[in-house]
Amino acid sequence: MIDHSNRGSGSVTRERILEIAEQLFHERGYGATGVATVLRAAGVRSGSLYHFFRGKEALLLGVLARHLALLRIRVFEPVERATDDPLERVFALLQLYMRNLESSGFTLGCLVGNLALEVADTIPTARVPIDRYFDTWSGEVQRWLEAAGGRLPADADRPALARTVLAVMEGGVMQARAHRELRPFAAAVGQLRSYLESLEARARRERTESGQSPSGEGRRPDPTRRGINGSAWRTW
Amino acid sequence: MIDHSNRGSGSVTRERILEIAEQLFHERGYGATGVATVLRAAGVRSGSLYHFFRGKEALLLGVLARHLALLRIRVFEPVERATDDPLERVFALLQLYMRNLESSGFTLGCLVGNLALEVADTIPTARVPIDRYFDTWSGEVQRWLEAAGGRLPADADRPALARTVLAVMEGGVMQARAHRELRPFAAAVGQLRSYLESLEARARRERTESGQSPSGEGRRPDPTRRGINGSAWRTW
Amino acid sequence: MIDHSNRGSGSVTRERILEIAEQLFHERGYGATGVATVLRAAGVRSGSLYHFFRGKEALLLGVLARHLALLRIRVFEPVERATDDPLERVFALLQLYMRNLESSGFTLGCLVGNLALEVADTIPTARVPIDRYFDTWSGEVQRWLEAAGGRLPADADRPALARTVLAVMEGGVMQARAHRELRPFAAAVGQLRSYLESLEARARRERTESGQSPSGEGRRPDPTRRGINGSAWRTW
Amino acid sequence: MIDHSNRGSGSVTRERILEIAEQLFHERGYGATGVATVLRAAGVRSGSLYHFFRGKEALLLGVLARHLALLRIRVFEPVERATDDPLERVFALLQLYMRNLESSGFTLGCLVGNLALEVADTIPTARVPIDRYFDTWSGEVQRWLEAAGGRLPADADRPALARTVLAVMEGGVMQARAHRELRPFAAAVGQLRSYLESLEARARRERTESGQSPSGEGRRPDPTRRGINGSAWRTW
DNA sequence: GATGAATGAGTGTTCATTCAT
DNA sequence: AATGAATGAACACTCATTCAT
Repeated sequence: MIDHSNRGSGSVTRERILEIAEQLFHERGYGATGVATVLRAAGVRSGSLYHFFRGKEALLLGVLARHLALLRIRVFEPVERATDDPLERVFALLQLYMRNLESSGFTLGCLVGNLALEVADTIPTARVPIDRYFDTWSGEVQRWLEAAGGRLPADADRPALARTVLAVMEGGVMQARAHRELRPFAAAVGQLRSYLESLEARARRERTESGQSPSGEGRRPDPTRRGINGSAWRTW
Repeated sequence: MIDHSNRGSGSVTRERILEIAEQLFHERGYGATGVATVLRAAGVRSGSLYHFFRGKEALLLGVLARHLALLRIRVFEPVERATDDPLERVFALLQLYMRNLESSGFTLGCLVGNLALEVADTIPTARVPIDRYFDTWSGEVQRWLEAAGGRLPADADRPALARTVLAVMEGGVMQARAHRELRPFAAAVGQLRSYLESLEARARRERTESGQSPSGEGRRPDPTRRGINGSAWRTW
Repeated sequence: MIDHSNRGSGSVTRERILEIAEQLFHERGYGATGVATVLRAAGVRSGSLYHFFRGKEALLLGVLARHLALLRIRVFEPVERATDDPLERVFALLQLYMRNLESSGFTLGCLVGNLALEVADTIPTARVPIDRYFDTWSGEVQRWLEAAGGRLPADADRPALARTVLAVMEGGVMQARAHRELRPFAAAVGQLRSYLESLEARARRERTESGQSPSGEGRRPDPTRRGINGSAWRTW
Repeated sequence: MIDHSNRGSGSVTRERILEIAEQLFHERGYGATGVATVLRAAGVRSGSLYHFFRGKEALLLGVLARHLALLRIRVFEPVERATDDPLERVFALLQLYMRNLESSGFTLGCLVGNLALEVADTIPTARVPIDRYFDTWSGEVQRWLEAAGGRLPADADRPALARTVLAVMEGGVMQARAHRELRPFAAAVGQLRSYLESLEARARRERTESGQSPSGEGRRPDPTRRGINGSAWRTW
């Protein structure tokens, strides 16, 4: 049975507002996007917006929640469909950001990255979903790294490596947007590849020396860490 | 003889406005900082500000110019005084950003990074000094990497490596600010160290194999690239 | 049934703003009237004004539109009630302006005349309603002149005469306001009367010579010219 | 002996300021012309302007005084050189205004007319030179009409006629500027010509009836009225 | 659920003017 | 005579939000 009502958080209007607001916040930033602009773009009157959201901050939180909820569908699933090699997925992910930058004329980088710098201090409530977004993002990368198993050295710090991938992405996006030029981003990605290759080389050497066979599960992820959104698993 | 005049761009008032504006833009961002706030904090009346700056955008450009002019004095010289080892300087630099984050309660990251994301699209004139800031920053790091000479493999792409250091810094700062927590930043820095060490190890291996002696100038920087602000040297 | 809604352009607040703005623009001019002054006088907050009008220019256009819409009711209908003689109506009209000048201490001349000189060049969109106002004004006078029929010579250029009446009014108002003195205006009106009398005398002579009877429709208005606001009828 | 000093009202700087201010007030109006604009256009710093003029109002008075002083040289002398016929001079004068309108794209009408409507009420001190300007202007026309002598009827009110010429000019300029079109102005001028011709025709008839000879001094100007700028001669 | 008029503090900026040098 | 920094009130306008309907 389908719920045809517009009750609660499932309203069509609410969804349209969120969609438009996400787009505008991404393009122009939170502060630079007036509520009136969202209203106009969504074809909605102010009363409607304030029916669904207590205020602009609540709208931001709604946008962030939706953005997080769509992260897998929009970002990680396409990347995982692109390649099965866990390590190649890292670079497919970074390439996705590069393509989005280029196709948007270097305007659309990472919404959450922008917001992290813009509102982290002034809207404390926004820090929670931003945090969680970064955790989830690097958590997904971490899963890939763990899936690479013995291809990486046993002592390679996968959570830290995942955080590095995130940093390279955000730092690369920032430079690319400033220069309107993909190369500084690509340069950092190239170094990251070089680093991962050196890790793979070392893992191979170590495997050869100890006479091990290359197992896909050489270093099994700790099952207590699997909950993506819990705080316990955060290892950094 | 001291110049007692306040002529030209050296006016005391102008300087005070720039200093205050830099601080406020850093703390709150450009858009979120009202001209009135700058005025109040600087103890200046609006007419004075507009005497020195055509408008808020011109003030931003003034702040960026000053920020760039002070980059060496504020950032690179202290780091170079801290250690003579060119590769250690990279980590001293990153540690400086970490210390600044921590001592400011995770509010003060990188002014230019913030502005790159906030105004790069909407204030095109600002992109020029932002560009140049990133070029200069990574250019200084590149000089260190070149000074490391044979400690890094001959085929290591020093400009790309420098861009990576910048990306790690900006991406690390972003995560640290979002989490109010240094660890994700530190994790990325740790991986960078691991990468540089692996490069050093390979350089040692290659030297040993070919019977070379470890020369500090194994790979001399191309003299045609030395001008920091020229465009010819940009290699990415 | 009364319409209790405030929808559309008929809002009470909107009307009050227009009324007050018209008065202030008339007394002080457009540029010299601050939006804040209109706000204060109308007892309205700025947001309300900008809810109804895109900006000060749009307010001006609203005032002009209203002023044009009220032209017949305020000016021509009272004059037509004052006398049935079509030529006397011309002088009753001019006398209305003289009375208004005197009773306002020579401050209230012709709003549209003021605006024509003040904003015609700088606010191009305002020229349209100003144009139309002058067209309508002289068009109404022209209708009177045509109604005078054979009392004026057949070859008398009624549109040109109507434009002359408008010129005498505006030029007379200007001098009267400068001198705070009705006499220069009255002098010009006196000469206009002398001119019209000379035209009537000639018409009588021509009728006598040709043995015609004084018909009220000696020169019938061209029916294709009747639409006041069309452009086809403009003959100048 | 020539005074080479720049003292008093004869300063080169002062003159340049007046020239520029006159031009700007003419093009944009008094209120719409900022002091800063005058300063910039004149290449002068604010201190200099305030050295010569107590404030913006004093600058306006200076402009008006200069404008009045140049009236004969700029307007009446060229017209008088154009034709010797006193009545034709009236139309040459009006044509001068038409030409100026057209060649300036209908922006430059009559500076004093503009100011009469803009500042007559708000800057009382300006009314004096505006008054005098109108008096002088119509006084010069009146002299021509008097010079026409018996070509006009003895009982024709020459001062009133001169005031009418001024009214037709100002009213014509106003309509022409509003319409960006010379024709409404030309129409009024055409009617004025028709009126003067009817007066000339009557004068001829009356001369013929009384057997007089056409004397150039048929109605001598009252010598007590000759002082152009005195108030005694004003007859209206 | 939705409307749109209303609020009033806030925005960046320009204004004419002053005055020490 | 001239400079240019400084003043502060005023400018037109936008903001996020409220609320009776």
